Amino acid sequence: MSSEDKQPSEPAGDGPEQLALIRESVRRAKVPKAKPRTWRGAALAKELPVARVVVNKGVLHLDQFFDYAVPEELDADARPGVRVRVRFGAGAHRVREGRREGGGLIDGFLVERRAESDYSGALAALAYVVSPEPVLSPEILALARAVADRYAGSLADVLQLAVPPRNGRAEAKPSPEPLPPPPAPAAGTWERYGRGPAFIESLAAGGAPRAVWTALPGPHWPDELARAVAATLASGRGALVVVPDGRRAARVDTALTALLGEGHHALLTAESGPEKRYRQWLAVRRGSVRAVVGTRAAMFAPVQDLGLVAVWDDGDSSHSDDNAPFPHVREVLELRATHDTCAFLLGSTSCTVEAAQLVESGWAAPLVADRSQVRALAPLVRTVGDHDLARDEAARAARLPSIAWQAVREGLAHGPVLVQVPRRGYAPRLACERCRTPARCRHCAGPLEAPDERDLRCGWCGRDEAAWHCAACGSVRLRARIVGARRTAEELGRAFPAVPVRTSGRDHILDSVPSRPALVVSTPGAEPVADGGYAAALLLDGWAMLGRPDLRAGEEALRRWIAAGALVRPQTEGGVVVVVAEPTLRPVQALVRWDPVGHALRELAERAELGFPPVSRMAEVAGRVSTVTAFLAGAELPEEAEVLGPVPLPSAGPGRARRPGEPPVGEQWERALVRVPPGRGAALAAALKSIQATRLARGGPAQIRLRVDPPDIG
DNA sequence: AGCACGCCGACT
DNA sequence: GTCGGCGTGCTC
Repeated sequence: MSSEDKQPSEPAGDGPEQLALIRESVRRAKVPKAKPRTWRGAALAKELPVARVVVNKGVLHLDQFFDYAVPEELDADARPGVRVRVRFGAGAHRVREGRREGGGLIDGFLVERRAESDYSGALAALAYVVSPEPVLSPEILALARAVADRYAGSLADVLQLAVPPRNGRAEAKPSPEPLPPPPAPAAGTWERYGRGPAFIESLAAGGAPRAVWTALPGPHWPDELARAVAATLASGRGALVVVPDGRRAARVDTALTALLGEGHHALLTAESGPEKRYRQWLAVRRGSVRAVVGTRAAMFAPVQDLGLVAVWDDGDSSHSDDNAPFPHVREVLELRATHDTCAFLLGSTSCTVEAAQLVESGWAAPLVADRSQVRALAPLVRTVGDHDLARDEAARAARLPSIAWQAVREGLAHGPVLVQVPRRGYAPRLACERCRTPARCRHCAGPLEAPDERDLRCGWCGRDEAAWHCAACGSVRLRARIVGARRTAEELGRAFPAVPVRTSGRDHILDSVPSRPALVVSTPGAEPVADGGYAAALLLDGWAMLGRPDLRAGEEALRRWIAAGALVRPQTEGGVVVVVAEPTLRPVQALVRWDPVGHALRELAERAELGFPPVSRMAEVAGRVSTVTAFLAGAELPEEAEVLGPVPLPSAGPGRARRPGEPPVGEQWERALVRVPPGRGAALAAALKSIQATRLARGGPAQIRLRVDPPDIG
């Protein structure tokens, strides 16, 4: 070190240009605390002069910490958890005659102060501490590490999801004083569930119970979640609830405010905007607020002394993050519950296969009501095939079978009637109307799709099909396409001219409707809540929901039907649901019996037999045609790993918009699935991550998209 | 990704 | 002899 001490602290080769560049970048970062510099000649912190930093470089295969020297003037601010900027890149610290510093300034988090480094070379200095606010807690760092490993992603990628971007104004404001813990709440409507009161008592007593809760239909779930939160707060611990969207976050927020008043909880949703959101997040991080209700990104909320994590409706696709490495709320909260030994509550009116597995494996206990409660509170469900259309002319015009027509008419005498119509983009596999043979492209055998009412196009090669006829029976008719919510509303309006018709869908979501008679046409997930419950619900085009080329089609259809049915009055008050779908199908029968758990258990058994997720773990490897095979050839996969495919991936083409997760326009991609038996998921993730890292180091940009637990595996 | 280092052919 | 091609590999 002594020879290096003689070096000048600034390299001789620095011209005015270089200095201007440095000033520029400092000004842009708005924190002109310390000039970026090398550490040579500068005094170092006397205690723990080494800072361990996780560098936040976007496409970085380097998933490791880097040590930097802490200059004396940064000693006080350079605490674990703060944001820092460091020089990073080849030659960042090298100062040779006539050559200037290399490496640019990049963001990072300081994770640890140490007495010495185990790196053999000379350390570069921290350029500056962006802000003394310690944003990355040890718990969140450990969680991010676990999530990165679980999903074959890098720590930096996960941290980007976990720690929101800085906002100086929000940081400058002090957070309010924390309120003392509230008293333990009464069990309330948890009394309706066998082990409900015991669960709440356990939370209040500081316990860490884990449960999969199958919620009864009706409007009580936000209050029930609020009581679980309140009980956890009463024990002196914090709580976190993650819901799929802002509407439902608002419901839980309202319930919590009604139960505890303001000040105990923060609402973390995208709707509040960056500054407010960061202010709320900081209040949580600083321990001023002990409970959080939020959407997906809140799964990483740095709640202090976490006592409970809860997820509502885990089957909703918005619980899957759409940024690498695509973590899922349920899985992240499972990791948190395990790492922080806190309580876990997964609630839904329906039941995913994953939730059933948590119970089957003994990791969580079921939290259910008796069948008699379920029967009393669920609506009466009737099924009707889609062939027997009504004789009545008006009913035929509205495409309604007679039973459905009757149910709507009778329902309208007592209150609002919900009509659920699949979204138009929700494309099932098209099939021959007569023999049900799937409609395939005559050139490449890809599945045909109907981008609009008129045209037919291949989902693989993009060719238009002008004159389709069934290869098996010669029929020229395809099974009816989905009619969108708007046209359904028009047709129903003509069939029931005296009744107001309202629609709720993607761009125009109604939150609630009054209790007077009305037809409410909605796409799945956008159903308004009806004051006092709907008198009836009509679930149209069930075949389309069930016919999607997806492993989860059945589970997903049932989830959406149950979600709509849960808004209908109990059958003891005359509530009726009519589902237009083949009555012999398993999800339809599960709806009739209102038995989502039984359905999930049967699906789980079947997946175990077929070696499908979540019983086995799968990863998707997608990329250009030759790359996928090369990638897999280079990977040292676990012994038991099985490679399925590769098969061509649907791609965007002329006239077909690129959907998220699809290859760039004009590129033909393929994908392989890699499957491992239970217990080998971590080994698979590690193998994929390692080969991805070496390829990135050599081949530049990632030509391979990796995804553990792909959401759609056909 | 940058960027430097390194080990091979035609130029002042 | 040396300027410079871009093929590997490292970045605290």
